[in-house]
Amino acid sequence: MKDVARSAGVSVSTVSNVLNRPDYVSSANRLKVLDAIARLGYVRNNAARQLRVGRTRTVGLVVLNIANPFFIDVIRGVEETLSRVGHSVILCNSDGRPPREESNVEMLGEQQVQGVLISPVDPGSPWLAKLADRGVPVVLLDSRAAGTEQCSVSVDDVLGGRLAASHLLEQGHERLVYVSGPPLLHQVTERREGVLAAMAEAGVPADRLTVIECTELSFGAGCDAGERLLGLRPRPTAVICANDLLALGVLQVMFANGVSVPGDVALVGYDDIDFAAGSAVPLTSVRQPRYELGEVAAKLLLDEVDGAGEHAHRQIVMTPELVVRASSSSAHATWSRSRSSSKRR
Amino acid sequence: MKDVARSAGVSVSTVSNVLNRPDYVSSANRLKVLDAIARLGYVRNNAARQLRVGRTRTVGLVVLNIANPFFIDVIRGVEETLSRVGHSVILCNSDGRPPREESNVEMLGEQQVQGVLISPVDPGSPWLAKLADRGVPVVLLDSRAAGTEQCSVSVDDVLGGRLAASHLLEQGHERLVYVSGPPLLHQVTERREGVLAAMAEAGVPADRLTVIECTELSFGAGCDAGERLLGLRPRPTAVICANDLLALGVLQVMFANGVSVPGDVALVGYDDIDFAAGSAVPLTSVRQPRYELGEVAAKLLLDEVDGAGEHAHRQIVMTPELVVRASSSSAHATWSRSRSSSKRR
DNA sequence: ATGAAAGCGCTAACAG
DNA sequence: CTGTTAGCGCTTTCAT
Repeated sequence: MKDVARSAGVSVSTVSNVLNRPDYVSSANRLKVLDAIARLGYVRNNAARQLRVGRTRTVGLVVLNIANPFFIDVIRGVEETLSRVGHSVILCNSDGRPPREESNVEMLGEQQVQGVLISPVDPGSPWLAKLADRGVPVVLLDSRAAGTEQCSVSVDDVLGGRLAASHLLEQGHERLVYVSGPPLLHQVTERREGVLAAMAEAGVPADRLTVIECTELSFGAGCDAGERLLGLRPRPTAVICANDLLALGVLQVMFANGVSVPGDVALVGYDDIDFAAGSAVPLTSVRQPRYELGEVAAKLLLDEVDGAGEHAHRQIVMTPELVVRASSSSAHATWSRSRSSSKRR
Repeated sequence: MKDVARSAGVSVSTVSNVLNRPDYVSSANRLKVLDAIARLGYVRNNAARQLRVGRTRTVGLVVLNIANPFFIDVIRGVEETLSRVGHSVILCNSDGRPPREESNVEMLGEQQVQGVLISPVDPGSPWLAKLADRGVPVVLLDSRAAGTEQCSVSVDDVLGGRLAASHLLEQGHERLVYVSGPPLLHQVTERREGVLAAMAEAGVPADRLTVIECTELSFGAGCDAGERLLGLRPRPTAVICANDLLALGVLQVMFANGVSVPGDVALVGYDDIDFAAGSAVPLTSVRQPRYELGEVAAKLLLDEVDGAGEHAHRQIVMTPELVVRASSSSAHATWSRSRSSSKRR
């Protein structure tokens, strides 16, 4: 900056003004400075700027699993909302592993981010509490704040599970299988609770539910679950998966083994990712407002950051929606190619 | 830091030493300091640290499209390699849009990153040149450096296209369709060149190739391409797609319209993402060493960063591999469920 | 409208 | 082994 100032024949503060408040500077000087910057290839040192100003225009976003298309849309929602107001996003992937999450959060803390959006493995982890104690706004994403002292945006997973199960029960199925993910994830367990609630409502005893647990929410894990499903006796007729990746894996294995979907087995996924509508048998799924989830969370964070003191914490719970396609219902078995509903950007 | 020092009854430099070179400090003092840090909830200000030290432990990674599973594995390769040596990664998504790429790169420059790994929209863009001029190491990812003055890691896309086309020609197909992506992307055009090369080798005239261009490499775009394919006369019998997402979209539309794959149309994708093996009809695809791509690029960058002066730029070109599955070959049409080959991490 | 100068919080000589 | 101290590059009063 000193070099630029010298080369332009002005003082450093004029250079600084050109960068930060161009209208304070005479246009003659502004031009000289801009020219010198271009000539010298000057790039502002953000560390120094931050140090001086005390805060950043950066927020951190920690997602549970970047390989899950669900989060890709959440990320989009966050990024577009924040970049519109000039904030940049540092994206981190905890990969569902608490130690990674901890180091992500720690790194973000040191970067002096304005705030953190996080889909936590465990919303009660000490590192999140510590961050909040330091006064860094934290908004929980796809997770409900325990108290009222924190913002959160989530989707009603119990309802989602109930929608899926009610649908299958209405089709006359009497035994259900729930292909679950890591029980650490409350999303996964709440969806199961929803399934049980629907069964209770329908007067179906809880022991009619078989749970198959997977160690991760991935396509590969779904394939493994599919294999295990094949071994069950009596053969289940209806399967709900904790997410679409699992469901697609299950579907693939059914397909490969000549088990007809929905003829022999009805299948319901969760998230309604793009592939769900496009798989061999279009997948019935519980749609979540993914983009909006990120968008709303980002706006909440902005409000907390800008609205100095004025901010009231809010816990927003969004509503999922069942999208019925061929995989669960003989009525849809003639493919109507209803992909239309999955449009998102 | 001053507070910590006071509270621990030592000087700030001792606190600094505890943080940076714990072995310089007597264990009595170390304990006192650590205790004070915990008590006060002190978090080191990274901006100040950076400013003082002059460099970061951070590198930037800019990918073309985070929604593409191909890049997810590349990201993993980069992150695991770098985090192993204590570097953190700032992940950016250019989304194939040059202006976004420019602002990503600019942001990384201001963050004083140690280096940048980028799968560029256009490897020759001015902002990349500017970065390199400033002395920031830049490694091209999935893109070949034009000269010898820069590191790059890419996969031979011409060869990949040739493998795909040769395979189909060997099956006796005489007309090919190439479902292309944005012509801006050299990967896409080079794969087409490979297809043409294979045709030339086989003595098939170039006008037997029909090109369908898509505006993006996505599942949705593949569906659109599928619709257009259905309208072609004569009906093509063999289709090569610029990537797997396109191919899965095409496959979905074929399926929905009762066109048998591979019976009526043979289909080949590109990337061999996990879904490829797992789709309704397992997809023949050209496998790229995705994880290794990221890994090798990260190592090249580390060498350039650490190996002060000693570093010799390298342009590494990796070799793709054709994975034949049911979608292209009647011989495989009885599903062998050969998912095994898609194992990665 | 412009310039001089005081730090932001930290690290790394250097001296003890 | 510990403390003192001089900046790192920038923004921002405060004078002019």
